[in-house]
Amino acid sequence: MYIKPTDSELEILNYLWQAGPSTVRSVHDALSETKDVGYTTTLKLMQIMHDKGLLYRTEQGRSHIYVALLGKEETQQNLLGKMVETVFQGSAAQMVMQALGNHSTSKEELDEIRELLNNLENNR
Amino acid sequence: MYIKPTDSELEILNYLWQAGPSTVRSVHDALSETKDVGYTTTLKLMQIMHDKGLLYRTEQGRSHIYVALLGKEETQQNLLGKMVETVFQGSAAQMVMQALGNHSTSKEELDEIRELLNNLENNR
DNA sequence: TTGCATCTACGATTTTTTTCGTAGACATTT
DNA sequence: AAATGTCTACGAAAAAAATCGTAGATGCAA
Repeated sequence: MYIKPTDSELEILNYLWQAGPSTVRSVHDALSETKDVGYTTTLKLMQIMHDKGLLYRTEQGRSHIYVALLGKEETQQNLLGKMVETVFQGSAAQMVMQALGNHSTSKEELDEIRELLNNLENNR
Repeated sequence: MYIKPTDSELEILNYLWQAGPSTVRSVHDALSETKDVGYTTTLKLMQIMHDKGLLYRTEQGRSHIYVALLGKEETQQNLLGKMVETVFQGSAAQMVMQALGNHSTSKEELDEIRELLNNLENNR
């Protein structure tokens, strides 16, 4: 059974995926740029995530270094899957259409997707 | 400013989008098939959604008929957009690739997507 | 007409998530 | 060494969501 990270947890995970092993301080500094939140709030959240098994941590002198235990792609996959199910009644194609139709996507990206389509159809 | 429906609210919205105007009873009966929840819970949720302006309702004898005030596509769009931002760092293409790569999609659906790609590229 | 079923309203509780204050440990600065 | 700053731990409160019980109104059936 997999655990769905909350929105706040996801913000932290995103930072850790991008920055690698980090202290609460760096995570907090990064989050504060876009969000008004106290240091101890971030700390507590990360402690809870550690308790839940979402983060691993190791002592580094007086502070801790945290690492995400959930993989980025794996988590994206889970969240995406859930969304396809609950919002698009299980049709990934429906979702893809909406996503492509309403977000600006570069020619390169479109080409990449086209290639993926070809591969999918060949390996059928 | 748009309001993000909670997971429970989304279940109700999904039913209403699919079934059209409905009583609490029908919504509840549908939800109970997959979920163990009391009637008054569903009732209360729908009352709250009504208060929030997510649902419109009209009296029908002794009961109420509820209608979703949020459009299905509009809501899908919102949720999708939020996910692209928070989970895929703004890259819709990234998301599409993951979605297509890991869910089984029929040839017809793939063709449909391919066609959409062509249209998008032509109208560039 | 009495009893049973089915509504809504509403308050209250429980659960989950988010937030933060305070205290104690330790390091650094003056 | 005293003051200051920066950690963690921890408790608790606030906020948001979800759940349900009870009461009162009304319809229907025996």
